[in-house]
This record gives sequence, C-alpha cells and structure tokens, in this order.
Amino acid sequence: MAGPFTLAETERQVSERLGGLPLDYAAMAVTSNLFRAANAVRNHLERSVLAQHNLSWTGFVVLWVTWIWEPIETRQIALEGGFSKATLTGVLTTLQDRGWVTRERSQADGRLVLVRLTDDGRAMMTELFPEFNLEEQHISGPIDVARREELAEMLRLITVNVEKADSTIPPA
Amino acid sequence: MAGPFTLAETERQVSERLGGLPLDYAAMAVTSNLFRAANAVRNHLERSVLAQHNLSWTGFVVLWVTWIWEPIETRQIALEGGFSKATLTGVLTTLQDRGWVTRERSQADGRLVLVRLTDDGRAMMTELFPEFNLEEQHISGPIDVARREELAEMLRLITVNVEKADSTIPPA
DNA sequence: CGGTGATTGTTCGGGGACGAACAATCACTA
DNA sequence: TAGTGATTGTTCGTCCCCGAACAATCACCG
Repeated sequence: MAGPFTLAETERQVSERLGGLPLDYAAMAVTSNLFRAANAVRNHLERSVLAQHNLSWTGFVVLWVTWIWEPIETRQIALEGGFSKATLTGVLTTLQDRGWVTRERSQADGRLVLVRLTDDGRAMMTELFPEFNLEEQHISGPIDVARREELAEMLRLITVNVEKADSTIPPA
Repeated sequence: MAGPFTLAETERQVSERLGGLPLDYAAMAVTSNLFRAANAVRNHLERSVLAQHNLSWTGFVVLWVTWIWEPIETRQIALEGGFSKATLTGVLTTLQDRGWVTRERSQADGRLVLVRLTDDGRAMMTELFPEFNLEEQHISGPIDVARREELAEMLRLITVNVEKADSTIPPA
C-alpha cells in the first residue's frame, strides 16, 4: 500500500470514494506501513538467511524460542511466537520430521507437551543466529540508533493495547 | 516474542547461548516487536471488523486497492499489497466467487487482466471501511497523535530499505 | 515479416495459519 | 471417589502464501 502511488494521491482518491466522511489518515498510515514493513522484512529474511537452511519464518521463531527456553511447553511457544496452537502443531511436526526438535509428554501434567532441540537443531541455531542478527542490523539501518528503541517501544505499546482489547471482548 | 518473559531475561539467556558473540539487541527488539505488532493487529482486525463480512486480511487489502484505483491491473494490486502474483491469483478467485470483483482481459495488452469491483463489492466497502478506520484509530490509540506520523515514517524507511536490498541482490 | 527475449497471469506442489470440534487430562468439590 | 468444569494439544476443513515451471502475449530488431 506504499507502491507506485503517492500518499497524497491515495488520500485524495479515498476521500473521493467516501464523500464527506471524516477519516483518520494518520492511523491509516500507521496500519498500512506496519504491514508493508512486516511483509517486506519477513520476505527478505526468508529469502536471505532462512532459505539456505530450508526454514520458514514461523519455523525459525519456534526454533528460536525453544533454543532460549528449552525445555519449554508448547502453549508457551505459541504465546511467545504470537500464533495459534493449531498452527504450532503443524510447524512442530515439520521441525520434528526434519530432526531439529523433539516432543515429550510431561510427567507432571499429562496434558502438556515439552519441546527440546536436538543436537542438530542446536548446532544450526548456533550457526544461523549470528547471520540472522546481522541481517536484522541491516534492516534497522536507516533508523538512528537512538530512535530504534523508541520505535520498538511504540510497536510494543500497540501490541499490548491490541491484545488487551482482544482479551476483554472475546469472553462471550 | 514479547510474552511472559522479560526483555532482560531474554537477553541474558541469549547471551548465555551464544557465549561472547556481540549481538545487536536493539535491532532484535525492532524485528520482534515489528512482527508481534503486525500479527496482533492483523488478528484483531480479522476477528473484529473483517470476520463479519467473511473477509481475510489479504482479501480486504485487495478489495481496498481495487476500490481506490479501479480499473486496476493485477500486477499493480500485488505491488501495492506487497504479496506475490501467485497469492493474488488465488485470493482474486475467492473474491470473484463471492461476487465482489470481476476479471477482464485487457484489450490493449493481452497479457494484462483488469480488475473491477461489482456493485455488491462497492456497497460493502462503503459500509466496511469507516468501521475499519475506526478500529485503526483504536489501534494507534496509545501513541501520541504527534508521534504517529513519525512511527509511520520510520516503518516506511525500513520498507524501502529492505526492498531496495531485495531488488539489487536477486538479479542472479 | 519472423525470431528472440522479456513480461504477465495461471497452475502446481508444499507448507503456514486459523477457528471449531474433539479426546485426554487435570483441579476442585461434594 | 465420583462428578463437573476447565485446560491442553491434536485433528479437520478451508483458505492464504510462495517459488518454480508454464503458455500466452508483447516489444524489438534484423
């Protein structure tokens, strides 16, 4: 949504479509730029560092969370990664088939499943993560080092705000 | 990746895993918060306004771009939306089956396909978009109005920077 | 004209993503 | 200790998403 068209062009066209309705263009810009950025960064990281190891973005996130906190319960991985448990089940199976993680039923609580990295999985992360972090640096490149923390904080505020709204409404 | 664990906890664990390797934690925070925010916002919008109309996020983006610029070529929709042409083909078929858009081969260039909204599609967007924009306002809520443009601009800088990198490397 | 190379949208295969329904397990109380 | 309600991970169906291979079309130059 930040393609060949100018922001001014888009605003003019939008107001034409909606007549006199008052719109918050700043909020529109935040949303659209947020998604453009996330999409672009995700595609870039998948094609540069991740593709070499046959890894998807979500697969990498699961591996990363597990790497840091193993042994870890699946519900916690989903929480940290920000996706549903249904999604996690599939991704976890893929990672298990590739020999990077193991599943193990919890002794203490028969409902829980504990996830660990295999030696292969750990070796790959040790090699992969520095490359990944280097790319992350390039991505934040155009932003003043001083402003990066400010940016991260604003994004965090948006996240907690939205998740708060989702957790108060759904209890239907 | 901004779940129950503290940022300090995570940093300590990461540095333990990687020994003495120097990492850019600010860049890490930007990336992870970017994705958490995008995920949270997307899920929220899909569940609140979009689900009522049986619309996915991408479906909405396609409809929105078409609504503003119709008639529009498919390659331009993909460019504006930030996804691949293969993805667009599927989504477009879904939207067409639901009766919201039409495909039409270009007279001038037989390779191109022009997309337009049906009357139903236009009616839905006229009703839907104000609701959508209201939710966008809530999402940006915790950010100072003055800082929203700053946030949008930083995200835009990241996007153009990453896309520039992708367009200079690939020509293999 | 005819041929070469580029561009466009579709198809295909594999994986990701979610909500809803489900069986297994647990906690808690009577 | 039996029973009720909540929690967890999986399955299922449906759609999204991409890269690679493909056929149709076009632009350009000889």
